[in-house]
Amino acid sequence: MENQDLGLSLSLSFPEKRTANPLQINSLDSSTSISPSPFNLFQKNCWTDLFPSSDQNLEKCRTFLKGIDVNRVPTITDDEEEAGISSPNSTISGLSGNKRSEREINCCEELEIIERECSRSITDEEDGETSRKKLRLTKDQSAVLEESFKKHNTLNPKQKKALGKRLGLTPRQVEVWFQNRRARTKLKQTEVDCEFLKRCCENLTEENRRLQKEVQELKALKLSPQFYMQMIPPTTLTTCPSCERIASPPYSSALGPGSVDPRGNQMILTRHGPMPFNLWAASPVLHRPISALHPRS
DNA sequence: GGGACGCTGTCTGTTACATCA
DNA sequence: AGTGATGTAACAGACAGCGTC
Repeated sequence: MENQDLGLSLSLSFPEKRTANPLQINSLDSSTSISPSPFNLFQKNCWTDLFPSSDQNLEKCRTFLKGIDVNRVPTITDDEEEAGISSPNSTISGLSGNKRSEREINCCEELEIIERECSRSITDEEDGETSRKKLRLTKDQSAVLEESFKKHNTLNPKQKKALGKRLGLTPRQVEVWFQNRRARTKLKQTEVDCEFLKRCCENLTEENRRLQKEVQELKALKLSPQFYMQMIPPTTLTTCPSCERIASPPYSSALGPGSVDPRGNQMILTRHGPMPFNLWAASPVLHRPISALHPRS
């Protein structure tokens, strides 16, 4: 399987050298090699940067070369790519738009036709079937792309070209990879955001359910005559901030400890500075169990 | 100054293919 | 071996920003 892909990749790029050992290609003269070419990597330091271990190089070379150049147009140079193909819309709008000069359109059309013809003829030659082969980036290529994506999630044309050259890809392929990578990143982030919002929603629903229940309990208590009997008018209630005991209204202090209010309820006295206490104020009691609202017994 | 136009790069949705379970 | 699911390279169209006229 891998060998098949290897052969295919090489044959697509360099049909005339299909049977050649790919590892012999480093002997190719750079001046005659097609640029950008993965084989140029053998002549550049970046190749050793990518695959420093010589023992692993053999296999890595195979896997590296396996995935590259599937869609490459052998006759197109860097400059031509820069001029006409590296930008997605430079090709697309050039072909579909009606405002570019005829010369440019013809140029782009020619390039595209050449590309398709090459791809077609090679593919046909390869398997006699239809369908262009889809490029699969190698792990090493992906790693390098990921690395540069971490640094910059967009690239300028020069960076695309340089990275493409380094990896044996066209600037257009680098560009497409970055586009897709940005899309994947955004999708992931959207999923994370969705999950977060979902949890927020669940929490709020639960909180709402709890509050509704509390409201029901409060309503039930409000209707209870016994509760009314124990109630002290809120305006007369005070509580001690330190011990949180409910204090008596001013007049009750005069009655002394253990006094009974006019309704016959036991009064709790405090000498600390009283603070207003509103039983119906929502915030202090919201997160307490309903039993906390009951007067001490 | 500002509107029309063209170019370029990016985003977004889709398609087609490769791979895996 | 066939098949559906999944991942992803590549494509197509829309749009925004910018420069020029």
